[in-house]
Amino acid sequence: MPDNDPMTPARSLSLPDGPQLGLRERKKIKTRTAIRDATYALIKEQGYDATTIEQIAERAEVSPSTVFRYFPTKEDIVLTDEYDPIILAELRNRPADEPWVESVQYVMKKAISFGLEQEPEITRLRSHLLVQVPAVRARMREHISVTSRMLAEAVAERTGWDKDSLEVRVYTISLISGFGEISQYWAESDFQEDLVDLVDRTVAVLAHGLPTRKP
Amino acid sequence: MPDNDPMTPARSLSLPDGPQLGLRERKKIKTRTAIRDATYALIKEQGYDATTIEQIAERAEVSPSTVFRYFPTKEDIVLTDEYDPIILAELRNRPADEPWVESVQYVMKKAISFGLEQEPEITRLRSHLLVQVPAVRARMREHISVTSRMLAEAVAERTGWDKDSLEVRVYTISLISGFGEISQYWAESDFQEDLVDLVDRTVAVLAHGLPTRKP
DNA sequence: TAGATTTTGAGAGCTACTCTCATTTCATGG
DNA sequence: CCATGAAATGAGAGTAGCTCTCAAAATCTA
Repeated sequence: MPDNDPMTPARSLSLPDGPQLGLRERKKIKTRTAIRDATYALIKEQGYDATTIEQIAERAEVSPSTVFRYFPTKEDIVLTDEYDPIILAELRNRPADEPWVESVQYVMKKAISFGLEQEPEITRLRSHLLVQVPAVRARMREHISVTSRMLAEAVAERTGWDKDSLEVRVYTISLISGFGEISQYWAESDFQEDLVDLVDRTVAVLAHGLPTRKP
Repeated sequence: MPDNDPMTPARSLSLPDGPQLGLRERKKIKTRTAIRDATYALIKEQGYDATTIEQIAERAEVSPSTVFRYFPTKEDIVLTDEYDPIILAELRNRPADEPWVESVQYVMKKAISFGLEQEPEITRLRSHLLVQVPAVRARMREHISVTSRMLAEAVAERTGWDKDSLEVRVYTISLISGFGEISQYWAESDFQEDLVDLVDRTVAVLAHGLPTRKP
């Protein structure tokens, strides 16, 4: 396994990678990031479709079997990161009387800024793949749906609705789906616009609908 | 190719299957429905995953190549139907001053009732697969996204917004995604609830948000 | 250091999907 | 009604993602 790239950003800010991990655990983390780094590098060189699991395994210096042990699908290598639980925790920590849309707005902004600062290239590459590769898009939507169900639980807790009720489900999925467009829109406009701005504009629409006249 | 099942419902109501089609075209339609019917039958017998393209081809009495010529993916065999353009046409024919949500509401209700009357079993099977099979779900979401973009065009036409603007995209995707939950919810509640009712409840949430107190 | 447990590699196997090319089937104009 | 062109089909080889199994290697524990 190649040495960990010393230039990878400090993911330490709020991540529980304490130093008291056994050798086994540390190796697993290394393997994981080796696979991911190899994948990103190869995709940059040759594109997503041209990059095979075999190539990824070879560059990461593991066997193909191992790649599949760490990531269930090729798309997951690109999409999975370790921030999701953090993001969710942040969401739950928002004040109980804050409107949902604003809670999500706050957390989204924070997550986006964090991603942009820590791994700007990867953030862009991901958005780009989202637009280009249908399979990646599909996986991301599944992810959105899962997030929606988690949000539904949080909403249910506070409102007294059943988390499995149609109403809550419709509410959360429409919310989250709206946010999901941001990343795609951003990539399609060639990363020109300010991501945080886009969040605000999205929230405006989600909260109040389409303004009748374009400003 | 086996004879067309004489029990298949009359799809004639508003479909342009006029009798002046050449033999070639008629055969293509036959093949298409043969593949679809074979697929549905096999899935009922053995489930989605256990059903292979080879089996489908065999039962439909065509070659596997032909199956792929008619449907790009296995999921498409299950999801594609010929109603989509009709639905869209209906949507465009709605009065120009009707609110979007109501237009969609009307069309959704009509489409759902139609599907339920004409092909109740298939309608259920589809919803069921949507819940059970991730790949089918993924394909359906891609479909939702496409629908959202079409709706975006219609919205843009009437409002003066750019159809590619973030605002319009967020608005339409959140709308359509909300409706997308209906089918899943219906299947998960074992087809107990009235589909048309579900549409109304969905529209209520989409139009006015979650009521603060559950009624 | 010995033994239990976990992780890995090697390899076989399945299936969705693609591509190519020869053959068959339909359409059409004389 | 038949000859010519066009379209649809079948056969087959090939690719790649993904699963499963089993034995070897690495790590942990005592």
